[in-house]
Amino acid sequence: MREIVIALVIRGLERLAQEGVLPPELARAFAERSAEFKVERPREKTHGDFSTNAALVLARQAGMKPRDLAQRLLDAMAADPASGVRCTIAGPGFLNFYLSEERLRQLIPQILQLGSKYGQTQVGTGERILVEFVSANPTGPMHVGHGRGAVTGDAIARLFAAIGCQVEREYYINDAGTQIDVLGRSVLFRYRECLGYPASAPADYYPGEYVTEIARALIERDGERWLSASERDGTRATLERPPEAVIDFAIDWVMQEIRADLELMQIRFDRWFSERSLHREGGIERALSHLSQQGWLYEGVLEPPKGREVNSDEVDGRKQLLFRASRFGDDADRPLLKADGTPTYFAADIAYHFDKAQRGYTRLVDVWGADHGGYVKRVEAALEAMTGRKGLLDVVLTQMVNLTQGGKQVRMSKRAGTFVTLRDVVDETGADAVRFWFLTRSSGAGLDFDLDLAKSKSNDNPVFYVQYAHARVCSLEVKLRERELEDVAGDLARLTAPEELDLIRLLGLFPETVESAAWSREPHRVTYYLSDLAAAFHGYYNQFRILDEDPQVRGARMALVRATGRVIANGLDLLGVSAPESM
RNA sequence: GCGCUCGUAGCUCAAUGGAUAGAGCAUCGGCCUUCUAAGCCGGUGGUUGCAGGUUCGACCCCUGCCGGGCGCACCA
Repeated sequence: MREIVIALVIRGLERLAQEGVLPPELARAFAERSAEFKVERPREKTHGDFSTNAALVLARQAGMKPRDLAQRLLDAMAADPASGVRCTIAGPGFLNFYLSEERLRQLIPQILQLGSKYGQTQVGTGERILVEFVSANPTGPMHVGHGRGAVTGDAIARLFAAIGCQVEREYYINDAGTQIDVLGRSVLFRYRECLGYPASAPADYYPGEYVTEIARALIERDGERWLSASERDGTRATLERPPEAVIDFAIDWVMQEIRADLELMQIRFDRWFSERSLHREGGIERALSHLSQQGWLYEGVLEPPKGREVNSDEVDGRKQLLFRASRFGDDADRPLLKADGTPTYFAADIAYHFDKAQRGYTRLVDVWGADHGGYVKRVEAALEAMTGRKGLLDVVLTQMVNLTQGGKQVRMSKRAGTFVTLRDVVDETGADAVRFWFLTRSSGAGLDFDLDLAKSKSNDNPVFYVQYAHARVCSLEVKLRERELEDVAGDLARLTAPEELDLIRLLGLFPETVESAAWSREPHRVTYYLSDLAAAFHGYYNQFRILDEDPQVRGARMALVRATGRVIANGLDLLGVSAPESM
């Protein structure tokens, strides 16, 4: 719908350029959405369906008063009244556009014809985007925080795809490092215990029940193979360094669980990228030597952080390999090798992002938990150092999820082993509720997830509210058949009520909502839109009898209702939520 | 102390630099003999944390305070 107005403005700009009032490049910049002025939706209804601030923004450049320029632009657009667009000058120099009722109604057959494609555009054509998300350590089950990142990343990927971008989804498996060793030790500890050779617990281990499950599975496969003689007589503590095969087994087990959890929420990845593969296949050396060639690495001593107590054993003052992150906006330079000579997590992450950068994407999106927020700058710095490009990476941080039940907070702690897993929550409330709910807030805001409310079938539950609107549409279809009413196309001109025209306007807003949600990486805009649309539909449904006696009216209202149902279904699909036909 | 982030109705939160800042919950009051009341309609409720600045125009951008969250050496 917006294209109608955009086309008009472009025509006006081109004509003013011919007349020498405005520079000629403006029209193209505007068409490409790179101009400073734009077509927007006025908040106030009396200001029309669309407005543009072009005259306000360009007045100085044109050496004219805003209202005078607005008049010139208005004349130049030569909006033909027959086109169904009326245009007026208002306020300090806005141009307001009013679509005729006839023009509005034309949207209905358009939506019905486009079907599942309505809402999709091609404005992102040419973009190749990689969305990396979840990337939870394979050291235990996913919790609800991971779930929020999973749902957010997947929705962002869907949004980009909807505006014509090429999108890939990727999961970075942190299957290296000390936490993995801890997992291995934890499994071995339980393994011995299960075999009847109790040992002292390792200094650091995961207490969760799932570790014992892994141990039992290991016994089932390998028997007592991983017990040494000294362990059998209980004289030795659990191995410091578990065998690779045991670690592999544990990682595979956990990753299988994680994949199953993601599958439960309909989340699928195009690629699973292993951190260990970087270590094994020289990826880290390659990335570091690349950085080194550019001169961004050096041997130096790190300044201790200010204003914070640092243990004396933490500060060794040794010379080490550092990356000049501070040259690219980070707060400090960052170490790349641990004291034992193995790469830091950051070094591996540099290598991973180097790999991604070399694959030719136009844009990288990483979805991280907010607790990793302090890490953003250094990765951005590394990417800029490696590619010479700023702004290739967009990091979306998701804030914590606060789980409540019956008004009480449900405490989660991985260390204490008392946490509610994502799967618990999905089993309890369903994937639709989890997905929708996790997208009801901007990702930067904390989120309360009320288990009882998410399950409830009430109007307080936004998921059901929206899904119910769709079910109502379908229910009307059923009623239409049951009563054997003639299903005529109807006369759309019979849709004259303000409620009907407003509903159409709202339907016309959908593609713009999708576009802005995608570019801003804010899926919650779609969620809000759907709640608004559902509210408008419920109101309409309550006030007007859809299955009217008059077949022309009935047909027209059914067309509007079907279009509404279609948009709700398309919107829910972008969030990965189902659109049930009955509830 | 530094960095990131958030401060908007009693609560939880929206609002691509636009015109009179919106929803839901809560609260108060209405609507079922009709297509699903799993719904709808109406009322109450605001100095957008504070102070400056940029702009024709600021919840939004910049600066400084105040307050909450997260992070801050070779943990990931």
